[in-house]
Amino acid sequence: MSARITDVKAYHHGNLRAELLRTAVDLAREEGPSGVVLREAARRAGVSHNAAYRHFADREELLVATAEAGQDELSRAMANRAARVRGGDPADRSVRRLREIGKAYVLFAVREPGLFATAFAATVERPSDQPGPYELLSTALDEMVACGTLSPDRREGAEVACWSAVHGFALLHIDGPLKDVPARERDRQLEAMLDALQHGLG
Amino acid sequence: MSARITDVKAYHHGNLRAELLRTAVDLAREEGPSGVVLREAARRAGVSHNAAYRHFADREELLVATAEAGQDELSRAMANRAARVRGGDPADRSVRRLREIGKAYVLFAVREPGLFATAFAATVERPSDQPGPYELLSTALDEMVACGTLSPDRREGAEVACWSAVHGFALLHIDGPLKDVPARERDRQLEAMLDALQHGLG
DNA sequence: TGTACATCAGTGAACGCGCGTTCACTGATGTAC
DNA sequence: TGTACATCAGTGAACGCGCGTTCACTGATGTAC
Repeated sequence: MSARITDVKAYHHGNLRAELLRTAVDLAREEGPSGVVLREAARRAGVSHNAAYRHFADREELLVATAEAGQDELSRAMANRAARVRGGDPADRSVRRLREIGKAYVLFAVREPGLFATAFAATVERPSDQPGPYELLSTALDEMVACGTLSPDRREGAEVACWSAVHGFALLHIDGPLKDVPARERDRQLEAMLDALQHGLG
Repeated sequence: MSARITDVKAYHHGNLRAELLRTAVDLAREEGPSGVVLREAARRAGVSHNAAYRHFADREELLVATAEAGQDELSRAMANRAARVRGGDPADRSVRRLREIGKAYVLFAVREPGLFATAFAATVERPSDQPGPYELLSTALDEMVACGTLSPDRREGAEVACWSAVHGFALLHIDGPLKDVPARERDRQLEAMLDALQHGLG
């Protein structure tokens, strides 16, 4: 059966699972995890709410799928930004790449707070085709060790330190006590933190 | 009117606001912010649910009060642990104090995840008598500058960097992808992160 | 010292809300013969 | 090529849940005289 998304009148939607997931992601963007409401997703897909049960066992399954989509989007943003780092000698590049990964993480969180929160709201084991945020970070750090910009004995704890820093930074600025810091100032703070981190690892 | 907490039969409770807040904090500990349910708090206080409206305008007000209580408890834990640092030369002490503050933060979050989350779930302007987490951190950093263990030009960004790191660390280990890391390993990771942070600031 | 009365602090019943979920059903589709 | 039938993908009505909140009320307390 071919997907006839435009054929609104069709009794059989043909693509309802994908459509529900899309509306659920929209809800996550707008309201965060608690906004991922099965009935509302169906409503927006133009379908009775029970139809959703043909494609998701329950609300939890929809939420997990949404979280997965959110993680994928985050990963893609990180990978894209890392890939854009070119030129300079390899050592320099490895450091810049790590920084870009961190910035992409924070930027995504700040731009899409709802989806970001949703991505971490459900436990997802990723059968995804692309590397997740953790793998991307890990790869970047390995690259740094290879280039001599990160000493091997600091390598082990580096993952958690980097991840914690950007994760906390993002959350403090989204939800938390730093949510009223203007974007410009926030960006400065981020650069300063990345400096400290880089210096701490180097 | 004196508070007769023991007089259960009394029609006038005498201390209901405090009692409701206490039960609300219990709920926060057990279930996090969404567990702070007005009806349940009243139920546990042994009182009809509308009685709560004599003391809190609505559910939100109860939640804010609960968040405040959570922040106070966190602050106290941090202050206590910092105060326990004695001996050694002042420079050394200032560094250890910062570390202890960070550890207290993470330890509290890990031991009381629900209350920790609740503390950050509502915006609270603190009329509290004691310094909040931010003030404690700030003081510790000032002390380091005074002792020469933190260079003044790194001082500005230090707050956000430290806070982000411990905050993110805590959340990744409570809710997040690192929630299954055993306590022992988690503590090692924390030490490593604090090392990196210290090195990055120094 | 007594008493009327305002005020404060509780009670119990009820409402509306939106949710997740289930039930019995119908319309559309694919396939074996 | 036609047709019976199993299967898949929707529909509409209903249930139960617990919540926050409001209403009209009652019991207890403090105070002015």
